[in-house]
Amino acid sequence: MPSGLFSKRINDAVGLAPSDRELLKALRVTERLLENREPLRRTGDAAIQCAIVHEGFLASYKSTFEREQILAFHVPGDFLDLQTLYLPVLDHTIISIGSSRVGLIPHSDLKDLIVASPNLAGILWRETIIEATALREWLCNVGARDALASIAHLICEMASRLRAVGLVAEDSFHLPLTQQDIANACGISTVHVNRTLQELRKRELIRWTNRTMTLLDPDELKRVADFEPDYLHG
Amino acid sequence: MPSGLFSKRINDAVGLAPSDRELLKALRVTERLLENREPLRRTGDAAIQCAIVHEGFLASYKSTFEREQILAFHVPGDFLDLQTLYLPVLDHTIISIGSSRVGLIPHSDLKDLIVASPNLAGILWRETIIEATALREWLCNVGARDALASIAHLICEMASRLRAVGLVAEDSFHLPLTQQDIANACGISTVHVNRTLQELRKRELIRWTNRTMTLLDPDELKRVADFEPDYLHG
DNA sequence: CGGAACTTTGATGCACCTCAACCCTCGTGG
DNA sequence: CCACGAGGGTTGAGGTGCATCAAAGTTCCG
Repeated sequence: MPSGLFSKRINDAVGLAPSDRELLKALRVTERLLENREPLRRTGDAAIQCAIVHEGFLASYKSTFEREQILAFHVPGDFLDLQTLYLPVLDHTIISIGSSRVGLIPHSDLKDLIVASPNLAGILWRETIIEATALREWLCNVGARDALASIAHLICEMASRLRAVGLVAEDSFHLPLTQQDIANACGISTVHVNRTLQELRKRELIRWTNRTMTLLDPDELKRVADFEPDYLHG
Repeated sequence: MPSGLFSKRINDAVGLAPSDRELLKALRVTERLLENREPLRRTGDAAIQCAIVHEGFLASYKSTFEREQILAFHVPGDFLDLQTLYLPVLDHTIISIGSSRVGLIPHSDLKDLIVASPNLAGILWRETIIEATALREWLCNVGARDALASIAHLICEMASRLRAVGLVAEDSFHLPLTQQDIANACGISTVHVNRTLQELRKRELIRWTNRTMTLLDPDELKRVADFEPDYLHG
């Protein structure tokens, strides 16, 4: 139950045997509430547990010489920190964007799970692979697209991923990011993010008020973004 | 034997049980020679095998609207395409940089291996996780560093990875990339790559002639690059 | 020896950055 | 119910890192 969204997403994507579903349900999950900008993990931490996002948004980032680069946004149903099963020391920081609720699962339980069900092990492995796939697409975003396409792409990605867990209604969804977050994600300045968002609004592609994002013209937005959702895998 | 460099690298990093070493040695590996710029995989291919780099360099890239983004360079000892065990359809293209030699291993054999040795399964899983770690660092490179730091960082990374497989002697190593490759990796233009390399040479940080890269002042190069090699894990 | 691929150079322009100010919103406390 | 402070959004002016275009030089290889 506590990992419900994760189970649902996996079941939709690749199916889930009843026995595996039971194993997932039986996991001992500790709830944790996070406030806005509260860190869940910090660079250098040695993690002993993984997390599932139950509600809200989180972001991973690395700090370089003088800029912070956001590597990924995490939404409900996402499994976090799976990499720490094999590389316990974190290479990035994870904070909450707005308040959020996560479920914590001890590494030891997950390792038992992996032994008990090779099939589930494969599913978790697959999750880490999909994460890498998203990183590759993000890399294109930052390296090969201009600001307009990059921000449009980010919006398309969030819409797709949130839709997969039922958090999009009528092309509208809650998106609590600040313009600073978008800047750190896309590798541009906040000022330029602001002006680019104005351009997206002027073209009547999006509306974004009260932290609610509405796609006014999804097809044209995808065209501007050069968005090919295959990489999300479900 | 055919997967020797891979075994060596893994053994150096996390150790390898004799039985697992035997399992690796027993894999049926088909050799394949690739010419300069010859593709090993193309976007959209459904892979039925994975590859180990025996000799030479390869690059993965994605094509976007009007630019190509290089996602990773692959060096001897690297395991390629592990992701296709779970996501057979490739989201990127892999080509040879200069001529190279790879060993091909059928998915079926690897899946048997995963069942036979959970320990080896973990090692392969760990490989895919390290790949993701490198992608995160690359993302910082493209998003948060300027051209000088970005190229310097790429050079440091290649030096570290090649050193791990014994291909660096006296801070010199073979690096068959073109300036266009560096441009596509770092998300900048070839002209600017050229001028930035001149700057690195003028500062007496590197020499790069006949495709041989020499680090003249490794410490200062790392400083310029903001290079922290932890993410390479071995 | 010829041509293709790659490197280098110069000139010009733009996308985006930085700095700085002002605005709005919203939560808090008196 | 208002004061106020902080965080976030918006705007303008000026600057720069890098792109683009074009052409010449160089290296490599058949």
